[in-house]
Amino acid sequence: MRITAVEEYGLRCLLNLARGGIDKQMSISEIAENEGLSVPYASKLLSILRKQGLVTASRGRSGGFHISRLPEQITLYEVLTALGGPLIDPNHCSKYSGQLEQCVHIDYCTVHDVLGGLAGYIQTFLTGTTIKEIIDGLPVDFRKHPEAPFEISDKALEGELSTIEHTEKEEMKSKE
Amino acid sequence: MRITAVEEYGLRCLLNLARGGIDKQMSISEIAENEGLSVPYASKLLSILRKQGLVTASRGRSGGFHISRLPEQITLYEVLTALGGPLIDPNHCSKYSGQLEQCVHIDYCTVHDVLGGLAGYIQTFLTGTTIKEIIDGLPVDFRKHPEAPFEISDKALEGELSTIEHTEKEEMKSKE
DNA sequence: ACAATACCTTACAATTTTGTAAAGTATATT
DNA sequence: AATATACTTTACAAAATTGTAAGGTATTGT
Repeated sequence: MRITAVEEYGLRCLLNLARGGIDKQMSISEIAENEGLSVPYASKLLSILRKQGLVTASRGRSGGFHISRLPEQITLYEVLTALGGPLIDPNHCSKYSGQLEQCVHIDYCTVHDVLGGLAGYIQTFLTGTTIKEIIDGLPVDFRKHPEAPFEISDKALEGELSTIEHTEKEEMKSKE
Repeated sequence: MRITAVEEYGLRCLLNLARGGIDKQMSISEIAENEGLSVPYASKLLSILRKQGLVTASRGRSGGFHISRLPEQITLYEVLTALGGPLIDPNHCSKYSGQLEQCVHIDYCTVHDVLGGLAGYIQTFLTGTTIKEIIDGLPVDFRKHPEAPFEISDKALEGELSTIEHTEKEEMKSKE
C-alpha cells in the first residue's frame, strides 16, 4: 500500500501550477524542468490531470496549462484519485477472486469490511487537506487529524522496516 | 494508492490460520483451497509471512503452518508492512527523483511532508486494529477511529469514481 | 499564408509486480 | 530404511505499471 509514481509526480506537477495561483500559466517544458521530469512524461501526467478536469490547457503559440480551480478548492483526495483511481478498486471483489470465478468470501467478508473502513478513514484525511495547505507547507492542519502523530522525516524513515527483499528476518540461522 | 494483491491475499491466508487460534495447524493446500488460490501462490505468500515471523512452519508428513502469536497480539500494520513493505518507501526521495540524480525538492518538500503526515495517520489506524478484531468482524472498533465515516460496501463502491480509462470526463465534447 | 510554438494521441519499450512450474529438503509413518 | 507428505527454493512466464518516442493538431505572431 503505497503512493504510486503517477500520483507522486502528478501531484507535484499540479502543485507547480497551483503555486502561481489560478491565472498562472506554464508550459509542459517549464513544469518538466521544475520537477526534473522528461517533457514527454510531464506531458502524460498533465494530460491525465486535464482529462480529470483539474487543469486546463490551451494550445498554440502562447498556450500552456493553468489550474482549473483555486488551490483552496481542490482537495488532495481529488488529486490522488484523479491520478491513481479510487482507494479501493470498484471491482475489488471480482479482481481479487483468486483462481475462482467468484471470490470465496462473496457473502461475508471481514477483510473487505476492514479495508473499506480503512479507505473511509484515509478519505477523511485526504478530503480534509487542500492543495493550498500543501503549498503553504507544514504543519498541515493536524488539528483536523489529531491522530497523525508526527511528521515523518526522510531520516526517520531510514530506520524503518525496509522492503521484503532487504529484510529477511530469517536468512542466516546457523545451519547445523 | 491501493492495497496490493500480495497484501490482500497474504492477509487472507493469515486470517485462515488466525481463526483457528494459535494451535491450529493447516497445510498450504488447505489454505489455498479455502481462499481459492493456487497451491504455489499460497505457498509463496505463506513463505513471506514466515520469513517476517508472523507464521511458523513445520515440515514433513504431519507438517503445516500455524500463527506465531495470538491474533489479538498481531496488528494489521504488522501484516500489511510484512507483505508489502512500509507505507512510504525508505528510499522515497531517491526513488522519485525523476530524471535527475537527486530530487529537486531535496531541501524543502511540502509533498513529502504531507505524505509523511498521511502515512503516520494511516499507521495509527493500522496499529490500532488487531487480527482478532478483523476475525470477530465489523463493526471494527470505530470508537478508536471516529473519523472512519461508514463501512464501504461493494454496492456503494459501484457508484464511485472508476479508474481513469473508464472515466474520461472529457471524451465526447461536441466538436464544432 | 506560413512558420514557430505548444499541446495531443498512439504506440511501444522498460521495469516491476503477479502468479506458475519444477525440482529440492525435511519429517513422520510404516 | 523406504516412502509419502508437506514445506522450500529458484527460475521463469504473464500482466500491469512506468516512462519514452514520434508524428499529429491547433493557435498565434509575423
